[in-house]
Amino acid sequence: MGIIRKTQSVALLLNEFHDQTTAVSVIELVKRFRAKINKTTIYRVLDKLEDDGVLHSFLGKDGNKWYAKCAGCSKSKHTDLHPHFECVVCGKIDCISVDIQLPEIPNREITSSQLLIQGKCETCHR
Amino acid sequence: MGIIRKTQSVALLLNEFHDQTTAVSVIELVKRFRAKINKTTIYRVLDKLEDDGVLHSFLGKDGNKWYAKCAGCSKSKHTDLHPHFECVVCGKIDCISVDIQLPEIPNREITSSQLLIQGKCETCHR
DNA sequence: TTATATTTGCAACTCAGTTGCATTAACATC
DNA sequence: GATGTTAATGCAACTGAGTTGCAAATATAA
Ligand SMILES: [Zn+2]
Ligand SMILES: [Zn+2]
Ligand SMILES: [Zn+2]
Ligand SMILES: [Zn+2]
Repeated sequence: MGIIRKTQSVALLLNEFHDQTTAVSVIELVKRFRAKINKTTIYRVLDKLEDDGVLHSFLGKDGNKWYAKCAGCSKSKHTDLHPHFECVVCGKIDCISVDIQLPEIPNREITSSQLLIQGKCETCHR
Repeated sequence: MGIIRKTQSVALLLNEFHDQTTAVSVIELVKRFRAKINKTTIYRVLDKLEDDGVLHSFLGKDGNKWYAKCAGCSKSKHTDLHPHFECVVCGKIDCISVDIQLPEIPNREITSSQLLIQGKCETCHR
């Protein structure tokens, strides 16, 4: 079930997602809003925003949860399927808006997938 | 640092990896060996076997750790890079030995990647 | 057999994420 | 603007996978 009331927590959290490509970890959000929003609320609001097709979530290399803005998703379905790039130097994760080529797997019906790529980002590259 | 002594724990655990394609979760191994091996030992032995290039690990959709046999890896490097297929019905995970096509990402240096695919396996398909 | 270093078990811990419940606040209606 | 309803929030306690420190056990070499 998604968001029904436009509360302060929702406004504050949404404001942290500036563009379509930069992901933010829940751990980071809990830290940032330590004084303003309870961590339970943060988890619940993010979960609802994902239900609404406003944000999408995925797990980083360490298994922690990250969120990023969706592009063109709705309550009914998340159409925004793309890989994520995690910088091994600075730790940030970006959405990479390219189509990924899934392999053919005989006798299996694919419903979803996640591709997480590690490496050095544009900033940490040189 | 890898395995140095061939202990009973190592033998028991290795014996759980029957073929090159079936992965086993650590949670499952801890359950199976509840009476015989301490969970700390299980985590440590698996970690060493990965260092040795005998097993490789990855995270399932829920972020829990899974291990599977390597094919042609060594202490010095894990060359066995492949996607994993997680059945949404029965929960098992298989190694899929196909080459994956990573997207071109400008200005970024890729060092590693993980592709996890969900769907219905051969058994749960129909 | 003895010495030595690795491995194991145990208990306690860490920490991301969850749950139940009482309180607060958004919002519709008057 | 005041009031009532119900979603949303805060809090504290919990869950469970994975980790740590240390003393006891065991594999291996001498
Ligand atoms: Zn970077
Ligand atoms: Zn994304
Ligand atoms: Zn299945
Ligand atoms: Zn594998």
